[in-house]
Amino acid sequence: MKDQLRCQSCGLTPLCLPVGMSEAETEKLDSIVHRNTPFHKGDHLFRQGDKFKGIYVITSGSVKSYYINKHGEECIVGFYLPGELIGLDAIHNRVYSCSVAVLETTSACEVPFSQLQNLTSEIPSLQHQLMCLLSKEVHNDCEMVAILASHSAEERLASFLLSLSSRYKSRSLSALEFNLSMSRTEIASFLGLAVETVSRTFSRFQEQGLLEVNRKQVKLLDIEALADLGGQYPHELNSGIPLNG
Amino acid sequence: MKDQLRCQSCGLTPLCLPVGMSEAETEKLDSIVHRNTPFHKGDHLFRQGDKFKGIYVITSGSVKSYYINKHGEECIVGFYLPGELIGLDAIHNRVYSCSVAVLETTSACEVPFSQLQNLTSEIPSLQHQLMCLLSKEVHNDCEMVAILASHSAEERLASFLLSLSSRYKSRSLSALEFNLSMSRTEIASFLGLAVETVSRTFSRFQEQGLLEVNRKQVKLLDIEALADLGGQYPHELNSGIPLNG
DNA sequence: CGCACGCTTGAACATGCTCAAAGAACGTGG
DNA sequence: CCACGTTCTTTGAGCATGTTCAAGCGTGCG
Repeated sequence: MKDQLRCQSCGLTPLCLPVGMSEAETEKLDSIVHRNTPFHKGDHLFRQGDKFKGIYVITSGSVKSYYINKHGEECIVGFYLPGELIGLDAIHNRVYSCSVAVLETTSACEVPFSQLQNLTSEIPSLQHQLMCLLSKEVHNDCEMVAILASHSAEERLASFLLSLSSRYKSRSLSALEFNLSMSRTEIASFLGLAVETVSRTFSRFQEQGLLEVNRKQVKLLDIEALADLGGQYPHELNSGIPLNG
Repeated sequence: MKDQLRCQSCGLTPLCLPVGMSEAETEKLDSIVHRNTPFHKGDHLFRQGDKFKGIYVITSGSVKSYYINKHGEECIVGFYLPGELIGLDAIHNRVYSCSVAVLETTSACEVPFSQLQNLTSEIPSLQHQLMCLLSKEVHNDCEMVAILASHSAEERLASFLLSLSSRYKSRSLSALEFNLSMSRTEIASFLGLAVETVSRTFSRFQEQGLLEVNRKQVKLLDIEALADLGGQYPHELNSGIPLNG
């Protein structure tokens, strides 16, 4: 295992499980983590119905979580960026309820749950942090519910972009300029809109000078105006508006 | 404290925190629980922005969780029935992000979080169950996201009714006939629809013989057909389709 | 009894969807 | 390295679903 691939030297530590843990404790956690070779676009971390093995943490790249509805359509439930935990919803019934596929070349840590659970009894701050991350996930999901219940396409897309923005920001990346790793179709599925509506809304935002968009490349020009359209849910003051972390 | 108001004799135990705990452990948990006098319609358990004190469990009645958007409108994020935990999203940042108001006369247990956290280090099954309940909440919220992203009003209302149905069922109440404690306006806000659309959709369902509805009283006649309209998200096999538990 | 509120229903309008087509980027294979 | 086909994105036009505005009705409460 290479040096940069250890919890102790990982830049995502402040967002991840080791928060509040001593070096020795972090070492213990590190020893149970599996680090697979990078996944490529289209690869799956796991599939809907698979037996729950553990939690995944994205370290680079991004993934989508989706299920197939009875019409055979792919319904996207969330996107995950580096530092975000995947599979938390499978703890209680020991089965992954969604499939998770990779959107671009992506690395992830796999944390076997039974071993993680053993560690939590030894390491109180690990237990605490795991609970905090679960709680945060609940918070983010509630926010997403609020976004989707707000009707207009503009509101939804604006909230989506602001969410990405703040999530990039909390990872020390640019909050104003970033690449969308997901297609228009995937954004549409996630936001409950038609592809054409997403595309048109992007164009309208650009005409209004709210942003510049060129395929995957997005540059937010007027965060204020976007925030006026979207994000009304009471989110945390400092960590922005993650929406499905 | 009256006898029926103890965890040891509470009928909701199989859904609540004491799952898997010994009698002695349950007793410990019971000793930290506050049981307030019943709340009445319009009362608040807490308000958006209040400092996080603890988790609430509804024991009878029902409540809504909502926030006020910048247009001054009430946006409903969830409804909670007996046995469901409230405030889980506030663990990580120690502030309630929504207000919770009572829809009808309601009793609730208040579990102070700092004391609960102390107990979790002593009682492994409490820690495990708390994590399971958090995980379940994440699962339910993801399901709600899926419901709201699915476009049509019929799908949303059908999913909503099926959710209530399965939640009543898991509480040993009738899955087919129940009272809506929330108004049409509140259902509309939750589902991201206009009141009129909710009302019309109820009427259409009734015309189609899917259900009988008379103000708050609902009787589901054709669960199959309703399920064909709604609930496509991969939910647990046995516990039905809770949507915001 | 009367008023207010919540629910229902109707009609016109608007937003977003569907269908259709064309242009731009990407990957493959020659 | 270029040609080609495929896929993704954008844009347009007509249509459908749901919203808005308005009015009427039933229920419950003072």
